[in-house]
Amino acid sequence: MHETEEDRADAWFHALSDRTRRDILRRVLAGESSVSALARKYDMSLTAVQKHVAVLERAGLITRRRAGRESLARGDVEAVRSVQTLLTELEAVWRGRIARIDQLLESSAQED
Amino acid sequence: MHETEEDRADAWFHALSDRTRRDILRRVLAGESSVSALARKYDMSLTAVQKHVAVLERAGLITRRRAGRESLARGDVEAVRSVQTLLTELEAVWRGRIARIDQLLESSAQED
DNA sequence: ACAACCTACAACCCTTCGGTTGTATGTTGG
DNA sequence: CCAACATACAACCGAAGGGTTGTAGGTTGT
Repeated sequence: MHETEEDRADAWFHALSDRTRRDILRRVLAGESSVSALARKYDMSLTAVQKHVAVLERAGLITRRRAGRESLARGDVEAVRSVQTLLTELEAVWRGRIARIDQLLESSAQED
Repeated sequence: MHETEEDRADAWFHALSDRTRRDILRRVLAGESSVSALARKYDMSLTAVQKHVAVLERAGLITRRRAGRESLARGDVEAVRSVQTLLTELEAVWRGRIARIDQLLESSAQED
């Protein structure tokens, strides 16, 4: 079902709920960067940054490619747009003009 | 500072990172609803739903008004738009056309 | 008046999160 | 070759999350 879609949304918003991760995302949207280069910019261990990058990657907000000994991360702007789209759908619910409103609202409950 | 702005973003994304809360938000965007009416739609205790509503309220995504014995929640579409705006700024970083890019990227670190 | 209803909140439980240190492995440049 | 560097990952820790039950107080309708 679209159970998966909710999972994706969980991952997206959770990934974005940490300011360090948002900052990392900004940086790798502006330009590819290695994990250790990123780590140098924050007052925390390399491992901590590694974990943040992993969370962003699992959420699909960034991608990584191997380049020799370093792992280069790049922001995925399409994923960011998907999150925006999700919010736009919320807005559409408000405006009362979404066709899928039943599915959206019936997703995890019954009317009364 | 805009430390506060990061705090707001933390609260927004954290509030949105739970599917029950997103569902509640959809419902109260579609129309005002009491907490107990919401609670009837989910397979969890009233207290759990109360907490979810409280999280959404603290994040500024919904507002509440008292009507006799019930507390009516309503979604704040302006707040949803603010979250979208934040994502649009991320997109703008990617496109390299945001003027405030320095502030955005210098927010919690130094260049190297 | 009073039973049914709605909300509020404390206390507790288990899991997840964000961080740490420590160890291991692969890569590079001189 | 080998030292410096980049990544990976396990193990641990305290704090925060999401859920529960239990108790209590305001509202409402008959």
